[in-house]
Amino acid sequence: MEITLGALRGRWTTLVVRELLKGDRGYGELRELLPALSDKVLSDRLAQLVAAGVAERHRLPGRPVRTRYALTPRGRELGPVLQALWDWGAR
Amino acid sequence: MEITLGALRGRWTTLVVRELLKGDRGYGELRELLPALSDKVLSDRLAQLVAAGVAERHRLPGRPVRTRYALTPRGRELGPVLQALWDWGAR
DNA sequence: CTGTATCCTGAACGATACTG
DNA sequence: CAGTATCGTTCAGGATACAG
Repeated sequence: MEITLGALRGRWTTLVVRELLKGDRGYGELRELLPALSDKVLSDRLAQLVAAGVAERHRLPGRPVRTRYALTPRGRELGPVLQALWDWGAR
Repeated sequence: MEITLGALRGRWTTLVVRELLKGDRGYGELRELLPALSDKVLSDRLAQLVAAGVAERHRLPGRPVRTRYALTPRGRELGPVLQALWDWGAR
């Protein structure tokens, strides 16, 4: 339980995961989808999710540099967890 | 989702809820069951849970003063949520 | 384009002492 | 017994500037 809360810790984290549950995203896409997050917080969150084994970072070849973020299988298993959080809050 | 995370926000909060899921408790009982929490943090968490509609405080008559904390029906519905958090972390 | 580095501020935490 | 008051410290968050 503490492990899960550690992985989801911090403001905005669940929103980032929610976006990635819909499909993989580039850094700029996430920035547009989540305008409330400063660059620092966004990259902090992405690094945290990668470190937790929830997401993966893929750098595409060529210039300018492009990056894609995608959930790992483990990360996709957070779907039901976020759903449980959503359900309790919605009632 | 943010609502749920708001109700569970803060270190130790889920541990307090977990204790109350097992049954109602007095303040001193909680203090013994959760020795890592200072008085301040424990009473902060209890007040937070009461404010969120998750727990109720009942003062028993007589001296010395005794208090019981119990989950509300809404609070008991957090059981599956905490279970989902537990399950993900355990795998 | 995709970040990192810095700095600042407010909130959370933790320990201790004290009260009805 | 059941808290509240106070205080110092630590930490997360936000803004901005800058770099590969």
